[in-house]
Amino acid sequence: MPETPATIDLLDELRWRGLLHQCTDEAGLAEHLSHRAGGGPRRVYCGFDPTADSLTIGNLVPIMTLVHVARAGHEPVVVMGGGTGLIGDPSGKSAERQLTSREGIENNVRAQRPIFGSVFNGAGLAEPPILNNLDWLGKVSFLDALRDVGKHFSVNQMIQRDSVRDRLHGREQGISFTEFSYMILQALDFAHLHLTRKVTVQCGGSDQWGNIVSGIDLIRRLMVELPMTRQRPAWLSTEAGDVVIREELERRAAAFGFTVPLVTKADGGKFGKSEAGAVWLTPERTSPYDYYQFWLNTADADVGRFLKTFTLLDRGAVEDIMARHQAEPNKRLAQTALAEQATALRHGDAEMQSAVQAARALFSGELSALDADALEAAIADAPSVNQPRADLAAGVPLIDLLLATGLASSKREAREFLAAGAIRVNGTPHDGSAPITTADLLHDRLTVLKRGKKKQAVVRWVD
RNA sequence: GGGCGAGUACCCAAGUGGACAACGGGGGCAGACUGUAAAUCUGCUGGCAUAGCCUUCGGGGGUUCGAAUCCCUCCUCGCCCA
Repeated sequence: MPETPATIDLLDELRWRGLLHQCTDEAGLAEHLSHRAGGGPRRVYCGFDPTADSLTIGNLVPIMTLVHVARAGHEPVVVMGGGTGLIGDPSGKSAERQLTSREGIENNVRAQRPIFGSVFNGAGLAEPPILNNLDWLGKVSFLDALRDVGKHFSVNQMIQRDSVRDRLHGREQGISFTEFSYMILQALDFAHLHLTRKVTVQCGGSDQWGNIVSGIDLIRRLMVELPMTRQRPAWLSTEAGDVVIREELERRAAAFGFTVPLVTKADGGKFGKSEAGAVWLTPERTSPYDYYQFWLNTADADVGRFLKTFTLLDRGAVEDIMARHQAEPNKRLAQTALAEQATALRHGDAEMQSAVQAARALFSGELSALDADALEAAIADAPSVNQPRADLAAGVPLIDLLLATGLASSKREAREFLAAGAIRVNGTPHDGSAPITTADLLHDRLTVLKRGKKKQAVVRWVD
């Protein structure tokens, strides 16, 4: 029986997928999200920092969480930090950072924006609402912020937050008032969304705990404490009346938060790094082919967890894949499933298929056996460069091609690879002593270079 | 505003006038073994026309035969005082 929104328990689902780290008032949140109570859909938001013009697979964790929110019949809301990004979140940072320019933040917001919709589409869902907190934070004056918001924050509490405390203790660090104030802005975000859009739940990375709690505190102070002390109508000032009012206010001020864990690797290495650096969610920075390869290279010790976290396969499917994988780990069925699912989710089925084809052809080593069309299809996704065909007459040094394809970043490095026996031409080891000539062409127009086991590139000889 | 200290390659970090393209660690890449895994061992890790040359130690300027090292100035960060 396919799971319908009404049958998915969001918290259970997130917990099983390794997407739940901590939450505030677990029982209350479970009740709040329960469809049985007739509560209807709840709005859950997560913010994203525009610190770069793309997001990485680390950011995919909260995005997946929002996907599950939608699948469980609730309403995800994406908030881009066009305002908060101007200030800089100290959470998880060990030192003060340089401010990013306004234009830079604006550019990054613009560049990140399409990512959310495409992951949701990949999951078969509609694009969620995407807001920019500059739209409301940008309108708050400094005086208003200090009077109406700042008054609800205790510096004594603020300096207890991990993000601030760590910076106050370190002798070589310190924190500016700018970054110190960050949590106020994020709290204001939550309060604003709560009041104007009925957003009642915030999620974020585990380093966001303090910011999330600040938001919940602020909502409570604005919606319960403030009315109780200042706006209570005199005519209702009986003890019984107070209780009724307080209960009603608290019901309206219900706000929850939870965090998603930091994804780790069993070997202790940083998750989300490949030989080219971070793995990004935009094809300009990380091609679908590289994206597929990243997941395919997942270690056995991690692949089960990643299947749960980064694909939408259900429990039965994951258990089945893992059982078969453990029976024959050398077939790497789990890695293949993970790579296909994750790539299709982010880049679509077509891109995933070509990444699969490319990998199959490029790693089999039997390139010359393929006919021209099959080869073209296979390498469509691999990085390629064009080279003038005329050069072949005189022969082209292999070193130059390694440089041109980016397989080596310098001639020195290219020589190093050649000396180590790391380079293959059309699947055959090559020491670089002889230049590349027309004899090294596949189907009279292509040469496939391979560096080490994993890195490949195609040279197209053009007139 | 005043005083003190720091800024070295992807990260941490040594180096305080020549022996420095710069110790060490981490990370990364490659080789061997494997399964495009993990672990382990080995090599490499600024560039080039490679027994040589060029560019690098926050930016700029200066002293010197010679500077990452000394001086001036600017920028950034930290600590302390006001």
